Amino acid sequence: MLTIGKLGQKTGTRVQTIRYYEEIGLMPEAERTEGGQRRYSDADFDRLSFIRHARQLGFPLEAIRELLSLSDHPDQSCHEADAIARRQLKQVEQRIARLNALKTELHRMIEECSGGHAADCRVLEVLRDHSECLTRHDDIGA
Amino acid sequence: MLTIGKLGQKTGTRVQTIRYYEEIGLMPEAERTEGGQRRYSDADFDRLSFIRHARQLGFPLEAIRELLSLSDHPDQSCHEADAIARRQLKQVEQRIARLNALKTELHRMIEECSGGHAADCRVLEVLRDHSECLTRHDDIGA
DNA sequence: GGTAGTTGCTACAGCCACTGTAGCTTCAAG
DNA sequence: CTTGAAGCTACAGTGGCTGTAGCAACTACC
Repeated sequence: MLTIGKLGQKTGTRVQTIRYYEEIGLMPEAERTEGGQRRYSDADFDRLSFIRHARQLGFPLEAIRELLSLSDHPDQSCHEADAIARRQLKQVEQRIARLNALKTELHRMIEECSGGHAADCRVLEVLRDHSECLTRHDDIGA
Repeated sequence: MLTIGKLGQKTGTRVQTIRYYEEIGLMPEAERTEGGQRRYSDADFDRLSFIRHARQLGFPLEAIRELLSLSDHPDQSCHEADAIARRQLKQVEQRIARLNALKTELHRMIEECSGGHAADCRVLEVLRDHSECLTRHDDIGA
């Protein structure tokens, strides 16, 4: 049985984050000592590891909730898990594309900056006048 | 003089967002009609355009605050604006690198998924066992 | 057995950059 | 003069945590 601190160390999770996962029902309510402190089993460790790994891959908590429920029911179809992962991949690819466009624009801005006074600063000028941009980058880059 | 709605339309900004920018001091307090409604000048339009453009390039609001103040003082050095833009570029590049690693991992996970039952699902299995990953992706992908 | 220091507990505020809602007032067109 | 759109304030909610305050419990050492 692990304390919340040990569990946090073993999984690379902050103590508050573990409590937060319990609060939102992603982790089950932990067993408690007589004094009221949480104690964690190996199954809890596995579940938290799963969650953290999915987070590292960028899955939002709601997707992780679904993945966990799929993982809890091994007889169900794999199809759903696959779909969730594909959705995640798509989002990652979209973000990469957006960021690449931003990168190009920022690069151009900086390249052209002569380092003189703010009045002639290319960086500021480009920001002032959108028409100087090559790409549209309509939506906000995240 | 523009209403807040017209200004929003012209700059692609929601009305609430404009009010929010005023609240946090990014936009100046707008002039008001007798009835208390905000009215905006061309200078306000320029300033909001600048802000939105910088947001589209991913600059955080605090960086934009700095850029605006540099833009307001054309005699100051361009160096600061340049540094802010370089910082932003670096962050974008880092995010791209991270996302590329995630993309690889997700792709591999999905490729290997046979489409059978959840018990043998590669997606779930990889999430369960971090050691199956090629990359480390220690920090959470954003 | 005592005590000091670490870890744990709850409850709540704060982060970023908005977005949405409720309940009202003002404005512009017909 | 009415109607409906657009404006107003104030506040709650989003995601995924993080930080703080003020306690209680556990553990290591003497």
